[in-house]
Amino acid sequence: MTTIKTLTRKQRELLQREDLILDTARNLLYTYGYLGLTMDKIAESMEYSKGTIYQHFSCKEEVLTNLCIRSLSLLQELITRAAQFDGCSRERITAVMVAYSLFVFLYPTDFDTLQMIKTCSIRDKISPESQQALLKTEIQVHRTIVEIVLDAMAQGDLNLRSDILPEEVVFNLWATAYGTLLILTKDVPLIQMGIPEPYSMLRRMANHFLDSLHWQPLSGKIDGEVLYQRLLENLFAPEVAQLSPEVKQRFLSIFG
Amino acid sequence: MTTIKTLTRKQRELLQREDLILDTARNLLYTYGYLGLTMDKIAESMEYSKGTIYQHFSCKEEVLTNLCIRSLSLLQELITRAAQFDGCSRERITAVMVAYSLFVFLYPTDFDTLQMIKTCSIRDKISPESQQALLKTEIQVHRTIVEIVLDAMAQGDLNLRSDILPEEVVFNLWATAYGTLLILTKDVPLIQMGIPEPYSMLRRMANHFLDSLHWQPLSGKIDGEVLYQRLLENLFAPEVAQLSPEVKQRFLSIFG
DNA sequence: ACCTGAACACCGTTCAAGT
DNA sequence: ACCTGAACACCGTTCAAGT
Repeated sequence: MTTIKTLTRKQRELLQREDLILDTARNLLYTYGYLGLTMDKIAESMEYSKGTIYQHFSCKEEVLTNLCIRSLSLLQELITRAAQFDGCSRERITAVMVAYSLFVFLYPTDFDTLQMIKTCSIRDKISPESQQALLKTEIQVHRTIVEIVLDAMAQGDLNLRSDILPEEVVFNLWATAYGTLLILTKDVPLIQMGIPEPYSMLRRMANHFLDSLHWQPLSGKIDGEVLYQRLLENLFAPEVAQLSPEVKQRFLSIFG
Repeated sequence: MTTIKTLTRKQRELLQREDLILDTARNLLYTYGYLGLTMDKIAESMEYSKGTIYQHFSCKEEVLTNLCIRSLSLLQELITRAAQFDGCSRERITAVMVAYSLFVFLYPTDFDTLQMIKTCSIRDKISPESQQALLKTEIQVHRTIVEIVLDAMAQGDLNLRSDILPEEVVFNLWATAYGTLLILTKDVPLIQMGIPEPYSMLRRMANHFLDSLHWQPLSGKIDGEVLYQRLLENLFAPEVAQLSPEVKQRFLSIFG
């Protein structure tokens, strides 16, 4: 915690400028999209020369990757908060799903960029260190959620069949949420395809899966309205407040 | 079916060259990746000038999009074949999951490109017509699978709770398969994360979900080995034969 | 009427020159 | 020691000239 004091002023300035580069890139990405993001624009916008950016990051993709690393640590923070929610295990795992959805709705551009840099051809321009850093956070998030499953088992809320591992339960939730949120954010005409309430699907799919594992209390036994209210108006209130009105409405309809 | 005869020689040549452009782009994409694909390379490789490519496609992203449209119609073909599999409804829906996985393993580059062009910033360089064409195939595939669910209900293999629509069952399978295959193809260190057999997850997650709906016969009542053998060695034999040995091994371990 | 490839604008990356 | 921005190579796109 006190490592910050052992850094020289110079080192602190460097870290600060690194953050400035990433902030600037993020804003430009939000405004102009991936194809509109250029090193020139970053340099001009942050009032440094292009050369200076290359002292921090070896290439454009490295900037994008470090942007994602920073975003994932925000996700990690949200997930950790969810895991520490004051409630039973089933409520805590629900809080995690809310946290993940919130992340995607708060930072849609970052979620998009994440897909981008995971694409095979872009990956091999990225240093092994950055790739490692990216994975490290993903693994941490996964562990945090596995802990909830283990707690549920220890508390007798969940009796897993011997052929299903706790890690596999988390993988299932992860893949489901990931796939669903990708489809939802790529505006596929789901209503036209016969899905009347696309945004409710994630909640319903997760509940269906957790119920099928007999994770107590079952969704029918929980007052969802009260739970979501506690999560959205207390635990994640600051983040929900950051959502623009229209995004907020879509987000809330996931847990309506 | 005879529309081909109503086209002039010129028109046929144009369509043929369009295919040549897409084939060339596909090969280059496979070899050099997205960042290594250039209009110059396409032109040189197909022995035409760059200008000629622009007579067919207005920009590079339009080439990529039409590449994906063509790939999706291959997917559509595989899914249709799966839907027509000579077996009970539960076997047919399983065949669909196999078909989708097979598509991803057969054409990993196309699957990757598909993610790429769905990214927000790239999307608005693409003409509404191309976007429409892309969606049309996706909707068709969805409908084909919904038909299987309806058949299952008509045949009494599946009694859906009134709060779940057939389309939602398909959406669930879709999101699960999509999320899982994305994670699997982005080589996340799943074994290190406590998932001992990553490739078996898709099959197990799908079976768990279908069993939870009581879709008869339950996975325990089906001889999986016989079914997968019929699917992989008969129905999809030509495609499985196209897989390289190492890819084939990974693919087979999904349904091991 | 169709195709070509030179020309243009732009962008990622480097590095000699400046402070 | 650090920063700058001109210079370079490359790529998407256009269009005047050629057949």
